[in-house]
Amino acid sequence: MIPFRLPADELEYAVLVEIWRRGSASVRQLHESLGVPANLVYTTTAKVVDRLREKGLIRRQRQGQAFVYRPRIAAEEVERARARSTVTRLLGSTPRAAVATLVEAVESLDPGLLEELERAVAERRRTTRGT
Amino acid sequence: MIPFRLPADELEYAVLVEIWRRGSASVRQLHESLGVPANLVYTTTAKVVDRLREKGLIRRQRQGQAFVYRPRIAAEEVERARARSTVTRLLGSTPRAAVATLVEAVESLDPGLLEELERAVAERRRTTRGT
DNA sequence: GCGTTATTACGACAAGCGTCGTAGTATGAC
DNA sequence: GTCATACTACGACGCTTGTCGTAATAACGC
Repeated sequence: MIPFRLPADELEYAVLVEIWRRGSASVRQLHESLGVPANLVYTTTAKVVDRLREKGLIRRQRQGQAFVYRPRIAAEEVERARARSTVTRLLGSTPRAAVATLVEAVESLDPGLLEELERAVAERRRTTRGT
Repeated sequence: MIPFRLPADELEYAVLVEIWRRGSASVRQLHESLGVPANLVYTTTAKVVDRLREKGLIRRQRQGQAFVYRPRIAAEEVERARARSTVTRLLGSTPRAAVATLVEAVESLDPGLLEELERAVAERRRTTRGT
């Protein structure tokens, strides 16, 4: 029951993710996947897509009646930056203490991920051993 | 060079954190700690503090010439919610793949935290063993 | 009391995003 | 060609947050 930001729905980001996922997509498709479930009207989805284009995050190509959109930047690049900035904000000034909270959050999302997390950490530590 | 949200500076949150850290603080103090370094004018800090009060996240008490502000909710509670929503957003639809990115982000913030992270995961896994 | 100074109250503006609505344009059916 | 239908363009509004500025108010020295 925290009255926090939770920037609404981050619909814009969700749309970008969906485009990455599909490789390419029309507004119609994106609307069916994201807009409809969220009870949005078609033009809302279209507007969001258009803003992504204005920002240069996706490009488009006419295909028959409509446009087909494709990513302009790799998911990995954005995800990495996003994760970094998020984690930085999250761990902020008391990183050591906050790590536990982070892990808890992962667990609460899906307990099975703990195993995955363990693996990833081990992997990372191994790789960087000599640093 | 990602053109993303990064909601500006999240000054509002930073102020709340600072109040938690100090236990209590006047606008002046908060301004010295946060506003001045960020080149903000005094009233900017004051405004942010006031908004936190409107939201019921902090309360205040007159003390001599000025007000002293104190938290109204525990840091832990907010941090947990924050971490959860952040992790959910971050791991989103492809959690398994994204865990690695998450770990990388932690490492890039401070390599030493990997150890901490490992410890926290192990701890958590032990605790939840039977679930 | 009076004036100077610190502090607060609050209105204002910009920008980003979610959200629609309306108008224009291109397509396909006949 | 004419219509109905799909799609796009884009203006508009509400909210939130960062950011100031100005006006009001409280406090303190004398």
